Amino acid sequence: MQIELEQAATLLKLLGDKTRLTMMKMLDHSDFCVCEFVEIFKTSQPAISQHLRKLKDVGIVKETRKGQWIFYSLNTESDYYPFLKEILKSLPSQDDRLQQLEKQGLRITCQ
Amino acid sequence: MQIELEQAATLLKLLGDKTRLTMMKMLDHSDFCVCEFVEIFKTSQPAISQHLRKLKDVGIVKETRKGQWIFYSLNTESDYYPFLKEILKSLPSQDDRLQQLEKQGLRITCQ
DNA sequence: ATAATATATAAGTGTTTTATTATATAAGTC
DNA sequence: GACTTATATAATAAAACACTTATATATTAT
Repeated sequence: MQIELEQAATLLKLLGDKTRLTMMKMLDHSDFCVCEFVEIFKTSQPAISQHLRKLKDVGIVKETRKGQWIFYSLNTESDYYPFLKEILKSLPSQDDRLQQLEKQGLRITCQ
Repeated sequence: MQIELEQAATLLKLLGDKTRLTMMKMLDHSDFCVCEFVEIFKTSQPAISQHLRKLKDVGIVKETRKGQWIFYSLNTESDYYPFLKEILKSLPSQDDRLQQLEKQGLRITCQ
């Protein structure tokens, strides 16, 4: 599946940030809420929110409110999804970050 | 083949620019010299030089002087190459740009 | 209703990026 | 050697970016 070059550049620029790229790789594994990312990246909540908004603005993630939490997930409906998936495939698993979160008892699991 | 996430972010940021991404896709097809890119992108020579330098600095392109011209080509030896190739595969051919250059008689072909 | 928690938005700031102009270097031509 | 062409580098200015702090909104609990 092909993608317009200009759009591809926009997407790649978005992914060209360590925090956002890590987020995307993690979201490829499971959904996360904002506060989990805040823990993982040891940065401020607004910074995380702003990264997520950029990802949402181009449509590669979507959000779902579950009670007080808002969970983010990959938007598999996006035109970018196949391209994105291909890129994520080449990246190392970030499971260690998830495990660290679980070990600290900070993993939010609600349905 | 896997790549460190931080390095991947660095590469993706580099590719996240329309000019550089187009250059890379074109270089995947054949070598080009600086003055050809200047024609193609309708921008200044220093701007093109600076983009090429960034690509060279991370090692994904290499240069070869041929007389007065310096030709750039993909560095297939780069650790990034397989990852890069995967990305380029998803991008539309830029042959129209090359054909336009040839039609104007501005294609440089020397060996 | 009030307080606490989770998230988003707004405003401001320092940093990074990308272009431009000016200049330097290197090769080719007369 | 002087002139032209191709390319690189330096300095700088404008725009974009990614934080921060402060504040607003939404949900849940008391």
